[in-house]
Amino acid sequence: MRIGDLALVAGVNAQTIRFYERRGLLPSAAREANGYRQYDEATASRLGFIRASQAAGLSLTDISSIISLREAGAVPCEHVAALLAGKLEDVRARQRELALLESELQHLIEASQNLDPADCSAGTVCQIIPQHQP
Amino acid sequence: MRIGDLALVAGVNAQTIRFYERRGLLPSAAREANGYRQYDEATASRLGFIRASQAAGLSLTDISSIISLREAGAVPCEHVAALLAGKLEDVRARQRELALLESELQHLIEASQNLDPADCSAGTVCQIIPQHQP
DNA sequence: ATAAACCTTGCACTATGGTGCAAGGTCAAG
DNA sequence: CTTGACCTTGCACCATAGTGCAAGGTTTAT
Repeated sequence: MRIGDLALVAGVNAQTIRFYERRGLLPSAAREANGYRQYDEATASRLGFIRASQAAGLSLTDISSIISLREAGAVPCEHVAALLAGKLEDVRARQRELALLESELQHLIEASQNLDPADCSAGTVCQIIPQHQP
Repeated sequence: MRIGDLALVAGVNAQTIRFYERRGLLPSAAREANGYRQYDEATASRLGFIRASQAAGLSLTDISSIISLREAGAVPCEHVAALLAGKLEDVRARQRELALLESELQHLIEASQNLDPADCSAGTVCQIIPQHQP
């Protein structure tokens, strides 16, 4: 299996595969006599792992740390569980931020409907967005 | 008022002020005889506007578009209202994504507690993160 | 024989919002 | 007259996850 075939079956760009190799997410590929990379099913499976991990919110750095543990002979379960727990906290923190922002945007939009554009012509840029401590 | 003073009162880095000038968020500053930038209250106020807009989720590009309308002599109210409405949609879309991700993470974490690390030693990297179509 | 389709490498670039640094100019105090 | 604190410009760099391109080598098909 050459890089183009793997890209096709995994649904990624061939460049992305080389990029993952450079990042250490994929092992250095075996080479044909002409220097072309050669892949087997295991690499396709690992690409699937990478995509699944990304879908779970893990960064390439996170994924790389899991793979490194694995390649060092360790069982990464605890590490993965800790990463996932951390992500869950991140997600919840982000949800709280977005809830605040949503409320702020709602208020701004609501207030903007009661503003007279004529009042906007002062020295400021736009009266819809209030400057709290200018 | 020189750039360092403005940076102090606005609570930003002096480099950031130059960056905003390059980006067109601040007008080209007047210069003293020695070439130093000189600022007045209006610039401090505009920096306040930029910060308030960022807090409302607007990007520098969005903010730049508002300021450009203003400097072209237009009243940007409608444009701002449209930007805010768009951001509100973005925020809600992101909230839906995060809700899905939160649920996914909860399931993964829960499931991971019932897994035996010994089973993890197969050919895959980690059994906690399932590959749906490998 | 030659063109199309693949592969190789390395480097640059995308968006976002800045930050840091180097080399040099200016200004006030000691 | 030198030190320190400012200021100027331009360029490079941070994270993130790739994408694009150029210049060259190989293979496959016509």
